[in-house]
Amino acid sequence: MVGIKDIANQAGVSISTVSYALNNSPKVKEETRSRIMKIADEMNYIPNMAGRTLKRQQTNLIGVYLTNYGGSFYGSLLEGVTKTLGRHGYDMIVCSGTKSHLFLPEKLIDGAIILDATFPTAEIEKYAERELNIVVLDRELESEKVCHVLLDNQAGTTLALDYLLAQSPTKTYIVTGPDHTYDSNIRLAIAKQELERFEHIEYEVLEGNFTKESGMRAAKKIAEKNEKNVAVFCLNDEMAIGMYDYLAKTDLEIGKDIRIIGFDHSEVSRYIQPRLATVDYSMYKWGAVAAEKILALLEGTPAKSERIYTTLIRGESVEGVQD
Amino acid sequence: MVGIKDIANQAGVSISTVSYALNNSPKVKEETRSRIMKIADEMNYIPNMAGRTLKRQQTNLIGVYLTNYGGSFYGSLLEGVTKTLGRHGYDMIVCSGTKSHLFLPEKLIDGAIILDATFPTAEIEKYAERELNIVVLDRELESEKVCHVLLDNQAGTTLALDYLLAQSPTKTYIVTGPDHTYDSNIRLAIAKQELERFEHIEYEVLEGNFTKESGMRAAKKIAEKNEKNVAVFCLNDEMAIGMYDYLAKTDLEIGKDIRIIGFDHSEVSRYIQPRLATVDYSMYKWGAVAAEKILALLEGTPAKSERIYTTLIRGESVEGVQD
DNA sequence: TTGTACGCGTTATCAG
DNA sequence: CTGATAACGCGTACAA
Repeated sequence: MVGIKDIANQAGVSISTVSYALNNSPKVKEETRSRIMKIADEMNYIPNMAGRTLKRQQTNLIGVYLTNYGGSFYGSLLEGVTKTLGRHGYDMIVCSGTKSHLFLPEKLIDGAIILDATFPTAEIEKYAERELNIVVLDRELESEKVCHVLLDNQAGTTLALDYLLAQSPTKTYIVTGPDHTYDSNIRLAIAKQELERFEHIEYEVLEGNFTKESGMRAAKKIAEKNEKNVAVFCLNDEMAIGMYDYLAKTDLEIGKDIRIIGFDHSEVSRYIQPRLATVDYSMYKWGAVAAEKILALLEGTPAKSERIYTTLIRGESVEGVQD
Repeated sequence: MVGIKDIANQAGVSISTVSYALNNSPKVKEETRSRIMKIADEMNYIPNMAGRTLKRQQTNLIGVYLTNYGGSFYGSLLEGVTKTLGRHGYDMIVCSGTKSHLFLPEKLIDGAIILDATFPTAEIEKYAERELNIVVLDRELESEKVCHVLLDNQAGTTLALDYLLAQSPTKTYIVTGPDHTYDSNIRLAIAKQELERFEHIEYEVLEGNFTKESGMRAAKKIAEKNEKNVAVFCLNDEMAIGMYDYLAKTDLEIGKDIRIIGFDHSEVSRYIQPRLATVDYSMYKWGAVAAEKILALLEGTPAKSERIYTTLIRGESVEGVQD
């Protein structure tokens, strides 16, 4: 490892002069600077992160925590984060592994963006108490110290449900996510509230866990009842796709016997036949806004929590195939 | 920040005793240890990464570098990496941002797994010279110091092409990826070699860049020629799907007028109609093997390069819809 | 068994 | 303009 000390030796100056030169301090003659720079370059010098961090007490790194229900990874969300952070001199790392939760209190990262239901809320609150910078995307916390960037589940759920009910189904099902996830719980709560507004609507809640398999299981249950003109609100697309998989083996027709709507506007929802109705929102924007918030926190600006709006995507899975 | 020093004060011992206690050294009485542990816990002590790293000269962090052609992010590859690393006390971070390339020489990470065509080969070679641990997944290097875990493009390409040619197309097209990517170049080279083995086969290479848009452009070019029974080998699924998008607006029938095969067995390829023929391989395994190699390098074991095998996925996009 | 003291690589203060 | 020197937080050889 070639360090600042080696350069100093080579150049015949002291280490502090080298440091000044490297950090473009005006306290060093232009001539010595360029000479030192040249030597540093020749020696392939690259500053050591640990040393620098120890002194500066910040890393310019932001950590992102994700869970990965079933495989669709949040590509454009991450793009939104990186691009935004990049404009402000920060880099992004996606953290994963047993000890990764410690990166924040260990000061490996200057802030965290959390979209990971397996990250315990108690832990987040503990870190928030320590004045660590956190933006959460998947839960609501009491603490004023963490910033929230949440999906507008309220609008999305209402839109989806109203669209579904407009087809006058004889019965409506809701397939939920894991019961500890915020998005699932909030969507379920709003959907129930909406459904109970009309007394004459019969509905049933089926437990799922946001995976394709749980969607298949739900479809099986529904199919076995042998009802006609049923409506299903899957609280994410993944489960809706699982339903498709199961129903392909039956003679129930999607969009007619059974109407399905999802949530997320996943890639597959656009190509599956019949086209899946769903709820859309911009992953990119979600990431970008989260990044803006973390940057605000880092500057000490109090960051206002924000919502990412959602829109309805109509589809043949609800209205049937029109020719 | 509460540090080892604060604990020493609180417990009325010296910092080294605290350090010993924390690191389970046998050099400290069990009684003092537990007392110190308790105090550390009460004070919410968490060791500072920079300090520790500076001393230990390793972070137990492995960095993964990815590019993201078009949005499909490598979820299960990352899962393969994390799971494998986790069993050996390492954590994974996915690195992204302008300065992230420096993490390796800066010693923020103990090793790097690279699947990112935008990461310059020259840079990788420079780092390899410095004895930094690197596993590459997307190129072939001279250096004996870096380990390769590559797809078996040879088998995949041959399989795909033979399947396509078995339909006796009148003309065959190959749609390439960006010309600086290894996977594209090697697939193209092998395909060409295979095609030229039979003199009577007419074929043409169309330039693409692994994105959906480039697939659409290629489809347009092909459609305009108005040929019948054409075969197209898209060097990845993404472009094949772009072709579907374009062809949906024409009256050409996929699997009959135009036969298409892709590469990657993406999620969408399984759901699109008609089902896309493609080449499969295990992303999870790819990640897991890459992780094993990096671990081997870290232990000083010379890691043998390895290939990830590929298999053919037949589909209606080549054979047509059978009822 | 515990304490002292040094070093890891940087940055930054303070004299010269 | 430059050099010595003290942090930063932790680990550990050596001394007590």
